[in-house]
Amino acid sequence: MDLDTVRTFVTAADAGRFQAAAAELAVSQQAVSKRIAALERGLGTRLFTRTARGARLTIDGQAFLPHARELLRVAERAEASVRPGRRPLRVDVIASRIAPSGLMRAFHRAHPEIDLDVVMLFDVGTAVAALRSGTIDASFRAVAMPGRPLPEDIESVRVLDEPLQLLTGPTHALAVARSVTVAQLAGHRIWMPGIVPGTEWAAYYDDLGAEFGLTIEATGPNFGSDALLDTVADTPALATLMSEQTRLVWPAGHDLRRIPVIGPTPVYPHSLLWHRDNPHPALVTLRAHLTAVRATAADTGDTWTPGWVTPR
Amino acid sequence: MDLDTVRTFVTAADAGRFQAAAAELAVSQQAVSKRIAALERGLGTRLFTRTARGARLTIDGQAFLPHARELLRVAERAEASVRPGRRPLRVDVIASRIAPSGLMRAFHRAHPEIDLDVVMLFDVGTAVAALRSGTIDASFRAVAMPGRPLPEDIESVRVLDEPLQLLTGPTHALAVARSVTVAQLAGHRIWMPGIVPGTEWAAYYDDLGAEFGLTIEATGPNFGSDALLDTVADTPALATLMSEQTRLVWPAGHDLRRIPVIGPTPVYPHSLLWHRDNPHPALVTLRAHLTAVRATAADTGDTWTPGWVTPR
DNA sequence: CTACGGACACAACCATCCGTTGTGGTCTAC
DNA sequence: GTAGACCACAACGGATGGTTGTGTCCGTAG
Repeated sequence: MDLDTVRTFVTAADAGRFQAAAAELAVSQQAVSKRIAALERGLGTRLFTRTARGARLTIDGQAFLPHARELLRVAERAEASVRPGRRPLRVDVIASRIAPSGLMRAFHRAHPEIDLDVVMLFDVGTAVAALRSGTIDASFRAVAMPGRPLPEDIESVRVLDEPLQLLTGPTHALAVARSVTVAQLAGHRIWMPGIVPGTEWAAYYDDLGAEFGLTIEATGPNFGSDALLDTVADTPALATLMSEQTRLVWPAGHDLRRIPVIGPTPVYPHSLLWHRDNPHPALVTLRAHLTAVRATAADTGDTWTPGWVTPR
Repeated sequence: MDLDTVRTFVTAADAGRFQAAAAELAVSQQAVSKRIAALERGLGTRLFTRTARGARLTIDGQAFLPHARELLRVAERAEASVRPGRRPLRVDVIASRIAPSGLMRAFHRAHPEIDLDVVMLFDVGTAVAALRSGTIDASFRAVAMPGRPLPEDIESVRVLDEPLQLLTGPTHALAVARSVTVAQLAGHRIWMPGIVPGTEWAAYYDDLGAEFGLTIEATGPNFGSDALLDTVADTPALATLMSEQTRLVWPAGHDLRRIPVIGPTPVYPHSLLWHRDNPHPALVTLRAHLTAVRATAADTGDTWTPGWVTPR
């Protein structure tokens, strides 16, 4: 199926006559006839009844028409998503299963009229470069990497502190605890697959491990959260850290435990980054939305972040 | 933009390598390379960064990918809408701005998992023929035309009585009434454009006019509800009948009046029609839904329908 | 009844597009 | 350094799609 053909179908359906559709599309009447015939051949159905006064939709044609319109709308949005100038607001999130992704979903619910695109970049350095080149409009990141301050033309505001919880299988030594302190985690293996070395995310866990003497393994390939949960559930000596807001597809029968970490609670500090001169109108709306959400969030008290993190 | 090209893009993005995508699509690696290059040329953006270990998405490519997937989903639904066997439930409604259309919207809200297509056929005769041929699965119609009983293989159930109101401009003689009786309408011109002679809809208004001595003009072309409202608002001697449930785009400054009609209230009797042997699984759900809605609707009391209408 | 005009389909021709095979360049791993 | 993996470029052939010219059907005017 070709989109030009679909467009021809919609035009012909609206005009009611192939000739008029041909004029509108600036092609010959015979071309319209051939396109419609090809579409009908491809679908295996007759879409128009041809009469001497024009062409009327068959019942199949009527059923197909709204889908055809939708197809053209989606195609238009797809093209717009990469069109320079007036394209949708493009936001970088660190991963799909942690808080910024949820913030963007909430923003979309609050402002469904704003077109959004979400991408996932490698690290804060890549994000800053993309912000400066105008390839993205905003980025949720922990700023900044140790020893690497943000450039002057990049602005940022802390938008969310995401508390981490311990996730264990039922046979883990800490599985029965109502809560654990960070100090209690020392000596226990904590497995964080999917954390790519060299990113600010890895720097966070490096700092967390160093400060409290934890054994955090960021190695190994990431086979997805299913594989992670399977392994954690089956391995008594293994646990992982996870946002308390993460909504997982909870596997049945694994009996996993989520245990709050206290004294202090490690929180992952998400900031919104944007370029000082970015003119995208929706960026203002996004910043206002996040500020409003931030104001309503209660302070969680005794928390920990790395020393290189910009204070709130 | 061509859907095969989009499909190639999605396959290549998922595979991460053009060769693997080519194998999956059963074409040569060079064909994939050319298709992607053509897509990039058409969009004016680079979608992949080519490396010796494969091809990774650029930021533009990441932004485009979900739109591309959506495009393929919509295309699949579009094809399914005319595929014989296992196609969406196809329902005929009499017009988009009266009650059955609202019933279908409510059904869609209650069962979003059921794929629906809505068409509008000429009259109950056409609908019955389409039901018997399997082209549609259900039809909202007033059954039956006078003297023309439904065939034995078509079943029906009364699902909704739609009360009619009088719609007038501010200078109409009845504009200030809180309600009017049908008898009071005698002698006033009532204009119903868009009612096609020969349909069961026209038969309803013929009967209504004959029984109460009304002057109902079903003539003239239908230029849409905007034109109807404009004319009614500006013409003191003209009124029209309209469902009380109709949600109009209410023109500003026209000061139109909706006046209930009583003693008795004319109601338009909508029934659901379907073929006795139709095996579509969603048809059962639709009938159950309508029966449930029907049970919760209060009886409106003193109403009128033509004598040829199947009793409730 | 006939002639005309409007509207769509079919046929032939031609340009362009698309896919294939063959080849080259580049990066990585050993 | 060399082999392997991967993608791009070039050349060729078939298919696709557009145009012009023509045919057929139908409704209408005279």
